[in-house]
Amino acid sequence: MSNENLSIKEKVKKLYSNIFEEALIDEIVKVSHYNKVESGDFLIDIGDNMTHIPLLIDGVVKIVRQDDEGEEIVLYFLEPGDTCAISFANCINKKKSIFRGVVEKDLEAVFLPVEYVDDWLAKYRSWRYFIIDSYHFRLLEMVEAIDSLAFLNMSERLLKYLSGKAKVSNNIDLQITHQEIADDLHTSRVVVTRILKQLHDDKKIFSTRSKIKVLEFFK
DNA sequence: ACATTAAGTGATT
DNA sequence: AATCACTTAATGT
Repeated sequence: MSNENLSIKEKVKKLYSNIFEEALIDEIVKVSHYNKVESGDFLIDIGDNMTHIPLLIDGVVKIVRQDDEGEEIVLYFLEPGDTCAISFANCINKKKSIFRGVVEKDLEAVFLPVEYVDDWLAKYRSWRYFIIDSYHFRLLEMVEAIDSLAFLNMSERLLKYLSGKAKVSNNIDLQITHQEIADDLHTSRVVVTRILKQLHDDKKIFSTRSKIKVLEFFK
């Protein structure tokens, strides 16, 4: 048990020691529980109450917005070192989640009970900065998401989406179907197929059945 | 060999 | 860019 504790602490330290002071890391490790979540599982669903805040150690979480008819659109991805800053507001005000977090790549994280979040804002300067910083970063991501929808054509959106995926997974070889892409971008499979073919011909990607190699990154 | 799933395509709106 | 209807290709059993 103590052995496991140590390794978790090491893991947390590795990603967060340049942000948090030793005492805070100690406290995080003490009060959080470490967990793995398998790819495909929901970390949080729309309407769920937030009980814990995840601090990502490994893996990727896809943040999705959904309308009443179950239509979805992907907003952004969370990577190791990230947290879902939006979830802080949910915690402090005991609100329900307005997003869904789907585990995209097997997740390793420490889950911090929400009751500490508030206390630490006053207690630790580094925690305060971390929260504000996360918020700022997520805000920028949201603006980017809006920009994509408003100003980019589907071809650019697709390439941006594929680039982003390749980046968060540290792998330019993606295993994904046209249908899955269509769902994430909220368009139809036929459209994805046609644009993908263009991108393939333009040598920006190389695609075969259920696989895409990203050859050119967006911007 | 057959069934299933993924991808490609023309026509229409 | 979306939808329909259909074809073709890849893959699993």
